[in-house]
Amino acid sequence: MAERIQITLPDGKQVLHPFGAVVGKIVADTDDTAKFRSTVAAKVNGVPVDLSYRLTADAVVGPIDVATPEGLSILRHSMSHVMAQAVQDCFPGVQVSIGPSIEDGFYYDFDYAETFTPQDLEKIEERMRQIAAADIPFERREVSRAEALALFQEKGETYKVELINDLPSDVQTVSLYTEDGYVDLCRGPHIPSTGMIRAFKLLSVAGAYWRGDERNKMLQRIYGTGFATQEALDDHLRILEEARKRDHRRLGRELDLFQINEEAGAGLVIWHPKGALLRTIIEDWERKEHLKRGYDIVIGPQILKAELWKRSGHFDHYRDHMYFTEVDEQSYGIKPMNCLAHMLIYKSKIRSYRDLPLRYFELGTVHRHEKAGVLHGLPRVRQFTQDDAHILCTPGQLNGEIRAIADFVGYAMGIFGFEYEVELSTRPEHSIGSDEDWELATRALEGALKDNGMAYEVNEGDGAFYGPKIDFKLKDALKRKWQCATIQCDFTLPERFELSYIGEDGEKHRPVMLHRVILGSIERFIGVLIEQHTGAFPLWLSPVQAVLVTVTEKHIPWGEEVRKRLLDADIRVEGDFRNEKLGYKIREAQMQKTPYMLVIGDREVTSGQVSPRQRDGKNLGSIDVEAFIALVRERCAQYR
RNA sequence: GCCCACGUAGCUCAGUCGGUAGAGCACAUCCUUGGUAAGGAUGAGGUCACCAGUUCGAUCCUGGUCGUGGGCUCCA
Repeated sequence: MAERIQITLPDGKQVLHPFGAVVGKIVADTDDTAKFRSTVAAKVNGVPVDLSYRLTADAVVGPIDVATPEGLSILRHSMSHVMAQAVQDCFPGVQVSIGPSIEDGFYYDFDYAETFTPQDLEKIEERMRQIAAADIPFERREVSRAEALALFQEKGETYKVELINDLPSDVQTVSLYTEDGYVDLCRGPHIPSTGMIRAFKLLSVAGAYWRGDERNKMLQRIYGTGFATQEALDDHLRILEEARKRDHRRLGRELDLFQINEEAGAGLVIWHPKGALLRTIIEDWERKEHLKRGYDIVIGPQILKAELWKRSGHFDHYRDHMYFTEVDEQSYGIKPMNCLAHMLIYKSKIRSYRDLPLRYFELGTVHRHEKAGVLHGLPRVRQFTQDDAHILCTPGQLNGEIRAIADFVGYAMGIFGFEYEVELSTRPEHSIGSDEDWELATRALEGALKDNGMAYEVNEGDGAFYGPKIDFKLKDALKRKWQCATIQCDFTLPERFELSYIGEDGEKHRPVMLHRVILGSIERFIGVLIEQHTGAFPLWLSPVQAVLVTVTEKHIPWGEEVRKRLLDADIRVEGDFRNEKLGYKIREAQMQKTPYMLVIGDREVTSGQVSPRQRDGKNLGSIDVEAFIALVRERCAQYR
């Protein structure tokens, strides 16, 4: 065995160290002390290890700093361990299960007869602070599988026992981490000692199924967040507060856009005048853009005979999400999707290859029986309207159609100001159709993405029951992802409904069907849009584009005249001619996030002009009414 | 559907250790005619989510229902 080993440092420098040298010491030697204090772990040949790791061979070695995403994740993981220790200290008899770091912090799932209260969280936090102050080292130990099993069996930790038993059979040893007598099964690495834990906060307690399976027992999950510094933690908590302020449910009420009423029913949106107007503006935009791209606008019925849903496969695969009703002793299904009527339109006459592709677009209102617990504001409701289309084409046209849809999505996201990510979802467990068709459909989607040069990730088993799909997840201002657009490739429904076209060869052929939405659910999209803009919609989308504010009642006649001229120019304007002070009216318009407030007083009446004030506080001075109309038109034409 | 918490005026929230409730904003009326984020006075508003039970008496305690919030599972 070699006496000395050769270590390659991040800067490429090579140094010799004794066999068994501690990696933390090597990293510390190469760095200045101040920087080393923020080193949470090290990398050896690219693999993260504890700073206490001993090197037994030549290796490339570098530090992992807490300022990196990887380092922060290690710190948070260690925080979750300390939380588990604190919980067991405070509540004897608690069983631990798993506790990883997540995007914004960490959690740990516990099994305990009592339920944790917010007061308990404070108690646990306090104990965590004590553990952190004691600066207890995290000690790693590798033991045999049998030894670990015995240890956790003795401790009564049945979840850990299950985890060890479920390890692949070729795993012979497992690693344990001990801090101050608390032992946890963990792959690691961890921070060197609890003293590095300075800034954290426990946020909430929630239920979570063991191993994420709803057939399993529900555990209690405690969520926390943590950062390297108090400043970073404070920043994060501020962002959470910001998110609450721009919550679309709050803004929806404040801006008088919509309500979801208990008496009417859960998950059912009631659009108020301003919300309905916003929605109408979006829908008008949709119709225009679809007609431009060769789509036909169609409209199907809300209910269709149950027999038809049986034929399509919805009855077998989607029944739990459907509502049914009876008419003249005949069972009808309320549509959860729009495709059936579109197929009937296709089938209404004999189609030639010359007719294809046919693109049927419908702002289709659908009903889905979502479980009570999943409903959430506008994004998750029971009745919603999709900007839905079904494209029937030849297999040869598939690629071009998919690429055109992907371009459409990109255009739309640009107009509305969103970034997005692309995912390809493949065949799920419960599905219909042949293997060959699934293969063909998946390849068609993937090929189009590649031809468009779009980056995407693959989501195995996440497709619809009738076909694979491309999902576009848009990212809002708070970096949260929402599924909106989707393209689904379907060979099965055309088969089940015996759709056909006459080809060049005079023979019958089967068309392919694409299901696709651009914004997805209009309800969800508006919810995300509200939060994206904090309710301050771009001018072209604002339900009220301008408010006329008169200084005194003697200015009302000119106000009425201006209102008439703006309405004639298709500008959405309201007159605030109330007997209130100007400042008061400005404030109200400001809180309603109205893009323009047009002040009308003696000066404007005399000059026959208006004085626009933008919602950012800027005054544009006195300008002619025609000049204001031109300004609004120009901005709207640019979707600003 | 599951776990936990919550449900008081249009909104944000107090409050009642069980004796049917209050503030601010909003709303109405009056005064004020005021130039870019709140002028003043007065007033009206609540079966304390709903249904049972316990109690002399329930908004408060217990149970159920509905709904909301945070999660899990699911999903446009």
